Amino acid sequence: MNSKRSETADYEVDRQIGFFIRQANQRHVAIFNGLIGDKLTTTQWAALSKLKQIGPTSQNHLGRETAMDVTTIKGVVDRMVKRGYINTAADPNDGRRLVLQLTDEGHAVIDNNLAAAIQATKDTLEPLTPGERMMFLELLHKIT
Amino acid sequence: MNSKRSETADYEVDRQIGFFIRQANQRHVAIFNGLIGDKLTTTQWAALSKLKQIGPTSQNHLGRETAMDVTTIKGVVDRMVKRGYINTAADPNDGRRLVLQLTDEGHAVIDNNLAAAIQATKDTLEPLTPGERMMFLELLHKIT
DNA sequence: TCATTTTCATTTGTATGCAAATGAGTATCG
DNA sequence: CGATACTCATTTGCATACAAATGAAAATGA
Repeated sequence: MNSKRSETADYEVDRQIGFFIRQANQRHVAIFNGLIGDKLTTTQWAALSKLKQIGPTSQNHLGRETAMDVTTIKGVVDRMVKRGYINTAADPNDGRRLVLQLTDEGHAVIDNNLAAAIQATKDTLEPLTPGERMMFLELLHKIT
Repeated sequence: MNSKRSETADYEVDRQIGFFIRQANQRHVAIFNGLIGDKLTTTQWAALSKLKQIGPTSQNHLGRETAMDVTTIKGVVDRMVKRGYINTAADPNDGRRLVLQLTDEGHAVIDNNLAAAIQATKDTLEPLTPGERMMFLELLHKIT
């Protein structure tokens, strides 16, 4: 008996946790995109709403707060700056830092899309009962 | 009272389901990358192991089986062909189809990395008790 | 103080991930 | 049979996502 072969036979990639997580993310993103109104992506929404929550901050710090790599947050911020939602300025106290701040337009786009974002969360969890939702959130948080 | 403002104040993007799913996926991918031995990504692994499971098939079909867009699966397959893990041939019965098949090297790379892939699943679920793992899988499957 | 380390932002390169459009081949059905 | 619809693979464009390297600025500690 070749144990390697028997393991291979048992293994099904589409029953692994990674596969499910990837699919769940795909579904959530699709729901979000279908509800959001200003062609905002989930990461752009995360960056904007987090920036609103914590106030003016540096680019890398905003990235850490939103679980984005320095390269990723830079791309997101660049696009939000280009669209006029975020303003950048040099930090007078630290020559390295780029201070990010929401523009009035940035605040407005958050207000305009908050309901859709909340609905996206609801719709994503719709297949679960209220009790299951609590449990799911808790378990998901544990493996993060 | 401005209800829009109060909603905004309550909303925290890093407590939303989408944020957790994205982070969970990041963590799993990092674990997988740390264990896998041949610079294979999670999607490349999914494509290879699924191709082994279902046998020779078309590119789009493999994409559907692995939850990948036609563009995404094309990129993955192209890279696996380039590395010699997948072989392509025209389907004599259907002029549109490209029949994909694992090469000997492709079979070998699966055998060499199966243990790592299994370990990646285990490590990802490590923070949960056995009971929680069952529950988590079930809930994750429901929202997929 | 001055060398070491750390942090910040940027750039390059590679790899998903999806929308939209295209062209070629196949299936369906009136 | 022939028009229509569908499927397959491809291409383009845009948006994450991360590794690795770089240069500038700040913090640290001997």
